[in-house]
Amino acid sequence: MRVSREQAAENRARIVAVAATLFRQKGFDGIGVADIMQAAALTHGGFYGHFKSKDDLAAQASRAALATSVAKWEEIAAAEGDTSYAALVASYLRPAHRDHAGKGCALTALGGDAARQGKPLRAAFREGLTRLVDILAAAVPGTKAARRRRALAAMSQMVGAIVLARAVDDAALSDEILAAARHDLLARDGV
Amino acid sequence: MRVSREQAAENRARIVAVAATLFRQKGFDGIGVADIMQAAALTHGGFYGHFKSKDDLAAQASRAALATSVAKWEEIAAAEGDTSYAALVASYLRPAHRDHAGKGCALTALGGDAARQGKPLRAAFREGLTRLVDILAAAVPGTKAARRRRALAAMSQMVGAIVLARAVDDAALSDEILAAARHDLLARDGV
DNA sequence: ATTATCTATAGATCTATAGATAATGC
DNA sequence: ATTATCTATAGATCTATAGATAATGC
Repeated sequence: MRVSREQAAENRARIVAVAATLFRQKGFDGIGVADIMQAAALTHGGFYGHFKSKDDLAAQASRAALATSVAKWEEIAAAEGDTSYAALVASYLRPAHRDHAGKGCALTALGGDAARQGKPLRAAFREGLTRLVDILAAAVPGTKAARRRRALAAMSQMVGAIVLARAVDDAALSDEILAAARHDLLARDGV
Repeated sequence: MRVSREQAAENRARIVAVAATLFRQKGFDGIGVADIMQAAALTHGGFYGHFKSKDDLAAQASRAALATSVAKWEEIAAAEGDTSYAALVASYLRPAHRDHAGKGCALTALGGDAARQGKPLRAAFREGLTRLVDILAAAVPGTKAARRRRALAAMSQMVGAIVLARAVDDAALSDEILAAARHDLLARDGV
């Protein structure tokens, strides 16, 4: 049964949103097109009317997930003013972020997978990272070059902490990793 | 054709070594049992005489990869003495490490994937991380608690930097991430 | 006799496509 | 008439197993 042009656009957006969550939960190779379409309440065959391939969807879903993170960071930065840096760090290194990969930052959930993917997907990661780093750079003190460097280093630290906190099979160690990274990031001179 | 008990043990070790490289390059879901066995110059069917399942091999290959990293760090720490911390950071954040995931640290190459795997594999990650952090903690100054915290934070930063440097499709940005993390880790007070 | 490896295949799953269907929008 | 979606399936790939083969080691 055919649907309206408007409904079709809505269906397409739903596929991207559902895929963005499922890819972050299970990895690009951990979920198939049929399961994504089922989660979006559509049939498998309809997929190829919306996307050129699974890789195409993976790139678009990554872009969508990262855009959500950027929007969230912009909101935090706008609301917090002088304490933006501390607020961003605390928000990122929260145990709830570690425990809900499907709704969290794609840099941590799919960063390792992205290294093995094609150029369009990695371009989406580059753009998302660049925008997040720009927000972080605006929230730390120092010269322009120092802020940029500090933002890249802090972003690396946050991503690594969540990756490791998710990888280990020990709740106490996992919490300790997050606490250590939080302490380290917030105890620095001049922030 | 049957081989000697000694040769069989050698074959088994070769499967683990080959798998440790291929998993780090392609992810746990990115390479199959048949391809691993072919790379080890054995037939597909022989696999199940050595391992209970693909997951079983994945856990053992992860353990083997991390043990190699621990041995390398012990070597660096023993050779460098007072400058161990700087030597470990410089070694880890080298562009060559980013460019050769198959022979590099499993925490970065498979950390994201590990979060989606079973308990035995994540136990291997916990043990590998714990041993690397112990080596790093011995190389930084401060009280016991401060050293432990600093080691966990530094490890997170190094892992995140390599993950991000591999995920982006821009060589200049990738180099910049590594340089920023190196600078940040080496410019800290008291190290 | 035991057993490490090999050949062959079952059964499941995955991406992608072909052709049918039915409602929209000119 | 166009087109968004559905049904059905081709063709490839994946994990795991069954049974045969042939060399080791008691």
